[in-house]
Amino acid sequence: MKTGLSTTTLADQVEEKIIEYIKENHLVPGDSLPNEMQFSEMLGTSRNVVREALSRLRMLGLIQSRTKRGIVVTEPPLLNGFKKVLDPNLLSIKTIKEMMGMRIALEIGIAEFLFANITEKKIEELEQIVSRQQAIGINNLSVEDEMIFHTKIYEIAGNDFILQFNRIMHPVFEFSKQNYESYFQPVNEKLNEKGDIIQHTDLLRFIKNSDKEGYQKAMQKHLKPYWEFLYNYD
Amino acid sequence: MKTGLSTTTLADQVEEKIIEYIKENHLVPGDSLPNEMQFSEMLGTSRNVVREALSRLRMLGLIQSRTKRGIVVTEPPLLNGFKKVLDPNLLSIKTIKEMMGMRIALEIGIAEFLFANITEKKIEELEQIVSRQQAIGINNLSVEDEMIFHTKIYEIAGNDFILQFNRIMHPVFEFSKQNYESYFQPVNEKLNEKGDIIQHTDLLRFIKNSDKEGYQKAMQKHLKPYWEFLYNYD
DNA sequence: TTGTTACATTTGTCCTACAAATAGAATTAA
DNA sequence: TTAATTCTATTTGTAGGACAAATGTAACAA
Repeated sequence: MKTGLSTTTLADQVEEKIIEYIKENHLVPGDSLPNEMQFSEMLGTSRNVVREALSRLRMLGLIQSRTKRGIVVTEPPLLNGFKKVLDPNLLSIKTIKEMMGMRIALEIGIAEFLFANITEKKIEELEQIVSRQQAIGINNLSVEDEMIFHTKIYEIAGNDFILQFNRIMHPVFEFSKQNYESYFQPVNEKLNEKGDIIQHTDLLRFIKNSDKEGYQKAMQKHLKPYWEFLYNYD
Repeated sequence: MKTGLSTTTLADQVEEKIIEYIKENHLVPGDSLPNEMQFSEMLGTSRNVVREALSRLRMLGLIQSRTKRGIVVTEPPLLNGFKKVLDPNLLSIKTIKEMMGMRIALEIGIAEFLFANITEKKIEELEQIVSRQQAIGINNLSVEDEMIFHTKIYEIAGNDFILQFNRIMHPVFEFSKQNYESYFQPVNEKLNEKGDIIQHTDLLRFIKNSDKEGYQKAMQKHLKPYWEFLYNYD
């Protein structure tokens, strides 16, 4: 099969075929695949092409290869590819806004799980985080401090996937705050003047009072700058 | 550089190096990269290895290659990799539960945007969808019908990323409902007995009444079976 | 039975060669 | 001079062969 160049390359097709092979044969993590030469013969392409396709699947975590043992299917870490691709420099404004929307939706929606899982012990841990941050003062809060609180919330909610997802998205928000500082600055100041700023200590109060709706409203306000950016920038 | 086998292969390293190259040189979509031979010489590896690495990035959508023109950076579709990896057969129960949690959080959190963007026209469109489904009867609702309503909600919320994300996750829920039918069946029956089932028509009522909190509570109930599975299965 | 050695298989890497596409230069036509 | 055409050099896509390194397996020894 010595075809020329085209929009879809042989590697693309072989990648697709291998994924099909896994699905059709109902292979699950631990099962082994044909080796490179066998695929090469099965699909009528060079070993090179097969290797390119396998290399992609290996990167995604769908398979692992080991000498002599061959290729085995593995349970993939779902966000491998997402992480590699999420370079703020490469994202359009539209995409950045959508990520902020995702963040807002998740922070509010996760409250369902937060309030279902909350315990005295967790409240204490949150209190420690908050009091440390109160001591620092709101204006001196580093991006890490901001992150620590919210990460703790996700942790309590008990969903590793969402936690991981947020970790990956986080650099985008950091980048945005810096890159669009001239926008965020006045927005924050205006909110400050109106005394409309919700801090972590406020959020914690709602948690202690078991007031889920209150918490969700407060979180909405806490993330107001993002919301403003999303709807009003440009 | 003719080294032996190792946990991290040359292709892994070269992939990393190329990503570094893009970041360090602040390349943005449209900018072009060195060609395969140049990378090969820069990094001291064979063209084969470079091609494997490039093939991965091409799959993610980070770059595009064209004869003679070489390689250019592109804005990647963020969920390319995620989509390829999300085969329900390969997922552990833990992961499936986490996806359900993600779904619940998003459906509730997205209400913020739904109620911010809702218009008369959109309400009408929702009404058409719902009345068609009422005619069919709740017990004859296909999975597509279920999907159509929720997709419309996401569409109104106006976040393409979340919309796409849900499209990708959807097969997991389909798979689960079938695969764990023996669990979902009695749960649904119990909810039915208690008359505690929330249908799309109920959700729409809250939208018409501009009752966001009511909608969120109702959505929580609407997704109750997933919630039950998440917390009580196994 | 257990430990060691040798062998065969499979992945990882390198190299060379050529086909196909095409950007850009050279050439020709208007 | 400008526009259309042809040529050429470059670059990606694909093939196939070679060898190194790792390692499961079988043969062998204690």
